[in-house]
Amino acid sequence: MDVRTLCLGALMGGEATGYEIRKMFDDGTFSHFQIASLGSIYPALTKLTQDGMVTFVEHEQENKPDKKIYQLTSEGRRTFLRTLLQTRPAEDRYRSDILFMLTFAEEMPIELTEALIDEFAARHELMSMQIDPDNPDKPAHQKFHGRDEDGKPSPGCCFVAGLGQAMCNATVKFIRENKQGLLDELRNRKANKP
Amino acid sequence: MDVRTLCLGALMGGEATGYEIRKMFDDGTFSHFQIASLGSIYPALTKLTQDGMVTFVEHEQENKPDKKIYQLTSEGRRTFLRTLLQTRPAEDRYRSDILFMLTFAEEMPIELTEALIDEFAARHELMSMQIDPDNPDKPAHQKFHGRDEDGKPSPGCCFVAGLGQAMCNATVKFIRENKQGLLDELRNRKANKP
DNA sequence: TGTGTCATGTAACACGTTACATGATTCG
DNA sequence: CGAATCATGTAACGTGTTACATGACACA
Repeated sequence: MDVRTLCLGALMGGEATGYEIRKMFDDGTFSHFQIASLGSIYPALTKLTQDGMVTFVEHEQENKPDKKIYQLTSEGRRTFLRTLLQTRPAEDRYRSDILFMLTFAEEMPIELTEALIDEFAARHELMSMQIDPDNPDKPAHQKFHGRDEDGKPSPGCCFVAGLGQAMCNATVKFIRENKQGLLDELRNRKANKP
Repeated sequence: MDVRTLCLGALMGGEATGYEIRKMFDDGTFSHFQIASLGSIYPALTKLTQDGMVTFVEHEQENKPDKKIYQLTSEGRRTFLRTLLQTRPAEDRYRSDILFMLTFAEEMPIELTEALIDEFAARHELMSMQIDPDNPDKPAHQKFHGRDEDGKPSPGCCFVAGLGQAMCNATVKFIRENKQGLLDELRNRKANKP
């Protein structure tokens, strides 16, 4: 799924600026399973405008660049929905430097191993909180997506969010239960065969 | 982490051909948290050879291209270890078309939603089995990595594998518990507001 | 005073993907 | 008989990343 499609999807939840779309992928609704950077979003929106998939209204602001608020056209909406029906989803891809590095824990100082594990856990704890679509102390910008007239998040969103939280929580739990064991074993090995 | 570093890491577990390295990322030890395709591995190995990080021995084979068995040089080993100590790990990145699509479940036929969920679950079940470093009915090529003299997988590998399994299992469990609820709610909504 | 947020945009660059080329063997 | 496995390699191509450019305001 290229950035253009992702932008269309982001706009399915209502109008937004490029900057706000990035936040949905950075902080918000899509943050745990898709990535898109500003450097790819802006060109994508330009292209989508040219193709008639989105339109924008410029809002003047003092001392800031004009805000461009983008919105799906009916053509854009149709195109996105068609894509949804026709696309064979690509394989999931997960890349984690930390896990790769931890594979070589035996070759590292134990303090580094521990730091990496803690960082991994911290990231997942944070993520788990960010994901909750009804988290009350979350900034408004994270609440854009997939809500019906009453402001309730859509069932699809809830399901995906719940799944994301389950994954994060399982990760954190595993670490809580297994970190010490790993560190102990590493210390043992170092003691026996240095 | 670029492909060159990943290849060095792969060779930390012993000698291997390019083809076998790909399998470690496809099927094997690294498959659940890193990706590398043949089209990037071969050029990386060439470059690493030029830089003195690896060497290879050519084994003739009948009716097949000669097999090049690569091995770390001591320089390559040192370089990899240094990278390990000095690299600030990049953020994890997970991309899932399926989860993105499921976000829009309300806009899809229910059969498609269900099919996507089932596929997601199936992929994670498969992954969970592939991950187990001691799975007996796993082809030998998946057993390359991170083993000590006795053939036992290294503690780092075990930890990372366990973590991967925990994530997969949590995913599968969540789906088992929540899929039907989602489908029911979607059906309800369709019945009420078509 | 420096960092972060809001806000857009461009462009060089690195990187990996995909497809192509080759070819025997094995498995269903 | 077609598909998959083993086995390497090249090259065009598309894609996204990174860094740069600009600038005000708020917060610590």
